[in-house]
Amino acid sequence: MSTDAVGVVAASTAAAGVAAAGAVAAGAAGMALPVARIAPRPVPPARSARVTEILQAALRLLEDEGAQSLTMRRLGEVLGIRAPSLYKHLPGKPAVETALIETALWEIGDVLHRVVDASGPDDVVGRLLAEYRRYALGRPNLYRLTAVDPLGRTDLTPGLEDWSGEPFYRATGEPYLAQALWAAAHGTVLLELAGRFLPGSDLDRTWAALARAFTVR
Amino acid sequence: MSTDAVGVVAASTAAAGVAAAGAVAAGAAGMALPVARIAPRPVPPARSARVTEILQAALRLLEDEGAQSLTMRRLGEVLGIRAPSLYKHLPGKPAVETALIETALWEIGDVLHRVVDASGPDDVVGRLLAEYRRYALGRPNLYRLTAVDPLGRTDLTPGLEDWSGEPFYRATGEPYLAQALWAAAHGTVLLELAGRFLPGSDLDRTWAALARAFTVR
DNA sequence: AGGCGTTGGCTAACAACGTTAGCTCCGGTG
DNA sequence: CACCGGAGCTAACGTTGTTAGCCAACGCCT
Repeated sequence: MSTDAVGVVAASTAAAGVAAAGAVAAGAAGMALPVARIAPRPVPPARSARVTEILQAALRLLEDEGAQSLTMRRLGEVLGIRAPSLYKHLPGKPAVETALIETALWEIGDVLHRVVDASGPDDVVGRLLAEYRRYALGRPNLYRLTAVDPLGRTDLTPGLEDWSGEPFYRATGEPYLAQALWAAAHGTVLLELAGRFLPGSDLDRTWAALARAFTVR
Repeated sequence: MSTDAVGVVAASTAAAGVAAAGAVAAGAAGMALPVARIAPRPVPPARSARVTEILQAALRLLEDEGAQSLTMRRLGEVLGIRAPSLYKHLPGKPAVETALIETALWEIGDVLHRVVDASGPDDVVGRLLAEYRRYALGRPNLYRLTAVDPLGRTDLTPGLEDWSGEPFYRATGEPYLAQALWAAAHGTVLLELAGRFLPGSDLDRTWAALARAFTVR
């Protein structure tokens, strides 16, 4: 995995195009897909160099050794310091997790917006799902982290989750269909990551069936 | 909540009708829905009276006080014994969780098979999803428990997960579409339980959009 | 009736976890 | 030169899952 993902996210600026708000009210019927970007990309919070280092280490630790290895002591260890010293930089473990979740949301948002930009009405849904799947499979433990708890919305960068989910709206042109598609992708990824589909299943076909269901016919 | 769910599950026998296996190979085109039951209902493992008591208490504890309250000490407390004594009956906490997950799978399977039995080709998908949602919302913490970890398949009653997922096949008539529908329902429930849809969303409409996507048109 | 093994409780304890309190050292600034 | 804040440290607390070892009660077999 790319170990400097946190740094990349913190550095990238990605001017998000803001589209005419009229597109929102247009409804689904006969609308051109994909819809243009609307929500502005939220600005990542400023972080000290040391904090960035810590989060990089945490991400690497999480992906390399699994969620149960992401402990404050182990995190300190890979950084060459003791666990209590981490509290000089971060308020606690939930803050580490929240920061990692934000990383995931930023990466997912960037990746999905980009693929929607590059797609036409016929293949948006399929390509969106493929990219969603590809991302989650590439960072399985990080993705799962985003799914565990009610996600302390409070200390999440405002607008981040909306912006990162917007590609689903852009792909469907209808907010509720967008939510359904997002949820479907989320569930399919989780089951695939957990290895819970019937053994021997050709998961490509499962994803294809999903794409077909959500493709306007 | 019904506190004796574990007992109910352990007691119920529910002779599952076994259908002609030919239906499996029939494919999706022009097939009558819903498909008949195929997989036999697995037989619940025999449990001592005390173990059943413990699992009932665990389920009640989980639903009443949340997952973070389901600790061995707290579980012992509500039973009037000390935590180590639990190990005279169960090998550890994972065993408690696995047993609860099995409870959920049995209940879900029963509920979904029943609703598919009572549905016609036009309304199967919608009613199946509605029932899935209703169950999960009624036992939120239990449902979440089934989603957390890779689900130690080893010590799960053989065939249980397949049988409990079969209603999705019965509703769609095609295995991969069934997997996609199951995954979509799973994801939507998880996001709803986690409160992660946009605030103010009318979730009924999200579920309706999902049902529409999976309804053969 | 008497020994005896199994069942099911107990306490004490361990390792690992997140976290807090309080000390120290070191580098920059007045 | 004084000092002050940043960033490390150790010690410790409370919780968690879990193990070891002890003991009382009950059923059973001779």
